[in-house]
Amino acid sequence: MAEKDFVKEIADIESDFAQWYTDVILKSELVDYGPVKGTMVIRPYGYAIWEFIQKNLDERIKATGHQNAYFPLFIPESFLQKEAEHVEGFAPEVARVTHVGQEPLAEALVIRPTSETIICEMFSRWIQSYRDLPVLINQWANVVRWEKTTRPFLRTSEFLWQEGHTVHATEEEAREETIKMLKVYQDFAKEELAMPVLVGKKSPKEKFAGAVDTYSIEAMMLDGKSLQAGTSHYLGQNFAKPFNIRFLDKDGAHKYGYQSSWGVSTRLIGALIMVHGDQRGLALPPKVAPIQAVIIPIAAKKPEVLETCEKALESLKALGIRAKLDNSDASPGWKFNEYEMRGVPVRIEIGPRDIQNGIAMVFRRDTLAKTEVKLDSLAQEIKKLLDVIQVDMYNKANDFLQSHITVVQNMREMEEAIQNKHFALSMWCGDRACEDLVKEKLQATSRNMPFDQTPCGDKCAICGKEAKFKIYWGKAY
RNA sequence: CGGGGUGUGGUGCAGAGGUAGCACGCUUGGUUCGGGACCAAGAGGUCGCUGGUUCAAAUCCAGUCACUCCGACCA
Repeated sequence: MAEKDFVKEIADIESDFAQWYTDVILKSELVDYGPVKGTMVIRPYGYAIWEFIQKNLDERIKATGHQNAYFPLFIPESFLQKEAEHVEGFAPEVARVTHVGQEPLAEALVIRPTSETIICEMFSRWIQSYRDLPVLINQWANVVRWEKTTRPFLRTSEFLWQEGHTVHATEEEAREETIKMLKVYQDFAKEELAMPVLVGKKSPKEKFAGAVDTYSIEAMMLDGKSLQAGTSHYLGQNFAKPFNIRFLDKDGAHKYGYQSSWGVSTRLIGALIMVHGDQRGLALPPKVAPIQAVIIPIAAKKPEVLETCEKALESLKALGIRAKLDNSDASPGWKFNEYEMRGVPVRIEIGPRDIQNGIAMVFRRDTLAKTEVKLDSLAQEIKKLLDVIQVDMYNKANDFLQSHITVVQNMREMEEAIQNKHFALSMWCGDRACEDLVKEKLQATSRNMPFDQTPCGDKCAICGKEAKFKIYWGKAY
């Protein structure tokens, strides 16, 4: 089946797509299911992908002036209760520790669903003067949210993430930080994950509990559903006031700090699968692939074959390519399928015939194309090819995204767009009632409002009233 | 929390009162190797749990637990 047909097919049958997704992650040895509902064991291959994501993103976060730190897993319940909207938003899904052994605790502890509260508590102790600002902190940690329905990587009870928390002296500076980190996520998604995203501001209904404004990057999955892949929040003084984060400014007055927070999670691995995968399984962009090139020997028992393969492996490694030689005694056909399923970007086949001709067969996971490459220049060619694949994968995903956005002027058009697995882009009056109606009629939600607000119509597509915003709509994970 | 569904070797399933089976995987030996190889010989299960009916229960009945899908909630 050609890939385009496959995409069409999986887009038509959602439940099959879910099954496909589960198959990919299990057969690609990304996870085992955990013993607690909604938890997962990330297997070494899956974790290696996370490590590349972590490493690349951590460099970008540090390059923007942030430092890593670590805060406790357990948060006294009273901390969580200090910000009204925050506690209301998270209360239903926090796990609470109430006993140690048989002894009840004086105060219940919650397992962090996010760390704003405990970090703000610490910030209030650290900050006294404008000279202490800005505080730019990042944490790599696990968090727990007891979700009712879960799906590996996309929504698990426990997940790994990065959460940034900053304090600034002015609103302007904090807002600038919020947008800056959103841009970091956008660039990271594009350059490392080959994943195009819609960037913009969330509606008040969809914003983070406790934030003034929430911004997001939204990626489109192959089944036409949206995935919120990262968020950046401007918190204003919503936390600074209850947690008493105050500083003495130049003018001698006590002032509350302005804050931002932002995060991305292991959900990105799920996004990778659903953005780049096909019917053969996972397809990884070279920059986050644990194995970038795998060498499969044909008739491996022949000494000249193994020798040539080993030489090729060394030359690849010498150029910094993450390469593997698989000379296990499984059949070549089995290995082809196995590494395609795991998303290895490039496969190199070397057999007796090739050695005679001085070439190797090179297979691209993204296009499924097979070409001959001279053995002499193999490593250099593979290095170039990996760069090409990285760019091509982004372009392919971007074409898919762009061709699945439809501008709509009314509910009928929106319904058609959503049913066709498209994102709908429309004008909107800004009323919550219109969002609720879309949810009720189409099971879709507002995604975000792009920064470019050039009108694409004049009336709200839902109610027909005067439009205030341009906004994306879609079904979401 | 509402509505379905499923629990039997490692995995996927069949068995619908009478000796627990099949496929894949796993182990050993051999032949293979250019798209999930083949032959031969093996290992592996008190049928989710508890109680009941029966000469006899994986099978029928009652309860219970777990998992799962579809809704509401969420990164």
